[in-house]
Order: sequence, then C-alpha cells, then structure tokens
Amino acid sequence: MLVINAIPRKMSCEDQTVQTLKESGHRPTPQRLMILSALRHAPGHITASQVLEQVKESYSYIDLSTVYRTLDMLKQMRLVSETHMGGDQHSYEWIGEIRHHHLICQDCDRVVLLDDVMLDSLGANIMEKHGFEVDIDHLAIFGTCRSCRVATA
Amino acid sequence: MLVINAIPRKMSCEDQTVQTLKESGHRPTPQRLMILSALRHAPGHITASQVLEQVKESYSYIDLSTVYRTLDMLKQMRLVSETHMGGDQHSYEWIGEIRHHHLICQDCDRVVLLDDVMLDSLGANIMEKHGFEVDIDHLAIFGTCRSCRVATA
DNA sequence: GTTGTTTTTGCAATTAACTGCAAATACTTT
DNA sequence: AAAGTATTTGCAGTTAATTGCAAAAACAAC
Repeated sequence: MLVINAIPRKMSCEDQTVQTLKESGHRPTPQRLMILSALRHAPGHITASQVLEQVKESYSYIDLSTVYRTLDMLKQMRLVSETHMGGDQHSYEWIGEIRHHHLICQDCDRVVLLDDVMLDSLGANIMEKHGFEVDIDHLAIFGTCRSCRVATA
Repeated sequence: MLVINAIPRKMSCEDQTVQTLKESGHRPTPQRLMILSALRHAPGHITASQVLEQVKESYSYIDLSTVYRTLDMLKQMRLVSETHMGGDQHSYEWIGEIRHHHLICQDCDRVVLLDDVMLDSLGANIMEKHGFEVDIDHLAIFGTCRSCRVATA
C-alpha cells in the first residue's frame, strides 16, 4: 500500500518526461517521478543516496534498490549520465540541452566542464579507422588543471 | 608466518619491476611479486579474483585485499590499467610498450583496441582550450562495432 | 645478527551496487 | 468498474570493492 506524505514539489514540469517514459514502455510511477524530480532539480552531480534522501522527504518508504533501478532505466534512455569520479560513490546527472563531459583535476579535485563538441573529431577518427560508432555518454577525464600545473611548475 | 608452497614460476623477468618498486619507496614483497607475475603473464585483461586464483597456486594464504591494494599501487605507478567494462567485475591489464584503449561493442561485447595516438589531438585541444593536462590512463569507449552496425542497418 | 622503525599483510567488518522474489501497483480489455 | 495481465516495488540477501587494525614481515642502524 502506497502512502505519500506530500505531493512531490514540482511534478508539473516533468510532463514531457512522463510522455517519454510512456513512449518507451515504462510506467510513470510516483517513485520514478520523485526520483526524476530530485535529479532535475539538483544543481549538478548527485549520488544515489542523495537521491534517496531527497525522495524520502516526500515518501519515506522509498528503497535504494528502486533508486538504482530507476537510474539504470534513465541511463539506458540517455536521460541521465553516470560518472565514476574519484570518490567512493558514483555520480548521476540530468542530461540537459548541452551534453558535456568532465575534466577532473587529480590535485585539487576541481571539475571543469568539457563540451561534447570536443569529442566529435575523435568519434570521426574512430569511425574512419575502425568503422566503430562511438556512443560516449559521459566521460570523466582525469589530469591536472591549469592552476595546479602552474603551482607545481 | 609466510609459507610458500612453490617458487613463483617466472620471478626472474620481473627484476626491472622490482627496481621500479624500490625506487618509488615500495617493498617488493613475495605477494606483490606473485601478483605482478600473474598480471604480466596474463594474455590480456584479468580480474582481481582471477589474479587471486593464479597467486593461490603458489601461495594459498594470499588475501583478496592484498590483491586490491597491490592493484591500487600499480595503478598509481601507471604499471597497470583498470577498466570498467560492461560486466560485474573490473578488469586490470599490464601496460606494455604500446598504450592502448578499448572500443567495446554494446551489441556483441567484442573489444577493439584503440591506439593511444588517436587521443593525442583530443589532449592537445583540451590543453589549448582549458589549459588542462589530460592524463588518460585507459579509456573504455562504448558504441557499436562495424559488423553489428551492418547487421542492424 | 640484534634492535628499532616503517611498511605490509591477513583477517574481519563495512560499503556501494546490484539481484531474486513475492506482494503491490499500474495498465488493458471487456 | 471488474477481471486479467504485465510491470514495478520493497525487502532481504549477495557480490565486488574497500577499510581498520593487530600481527608479521621488510628494511635500516648499529
């Protein structure tokens, strides 16, 4: 039996996503909508347990496995991206208009956004040489950022 | 107390690695040398538990945590690469002369090798635009290989 | 070699991610 | 709306990866 303590704050702006869910044969359950809401209104990266905490404010019976299963579904639909950054937990992020990737500095842990366009020529080269169509969702590239390079130089 | 059932098969050719270990302030313990041997003599990718099994043939008291800790050390030293391929376990691989990356087909799971040179221009572009020095160890790029593309076309 | 210091190991415990399954929910057809 | 079907959920349990810690091993100084 489903008991919702409060209506999710901003379900209204998810209408187009509900449509997308239905069209791909998935059911827009309250749990999924709440998880979607948490992802869409997060400032940037968010972990699975952070999603769980957010959703628990509306519906405290939500289970982590539901969060992970929904994240898997959204990944497959290319609506969210998963990134293994340095830490202990994976990060998830709503994919907005502009696809982007991350440059992660191993010295200061700062994250620089990298436009998807930067990877176009790599994709073209791979297609030319190997006939392989790359499908890069969300890349985490490690290295050293400008300020840390200057600092250690 | 350390009891070795048999001398690791080919410790001899690891001499240069022992030197590298010492120079970076790490101790060339029997466990580490056996793990190194397993990695160097593996045909390609190998999982942590496969390393464990290999080493157990010589020294059955080896623990998985030692394997993981050694793999971490070798990763940091850039002697092995870690890749999250599709499956449930991570893959580790000795980095030989030619650095390479992997194109993984999501349809047939086949793996195509990608030369490190292919990523040079990407690295140069990122340096130019962001002043960020990329340090790409071992990339797993997902997509669709030539034969699967033809098959679904 | 013996002693003192530092690193490393194996064990036990923990964490994040994932899976099987019965009960519950959402959808479909009438 | 009632019945039947398919999907989804929450729970419990599992697996891979990781960590804390005391005992053991490696190294360094004498």
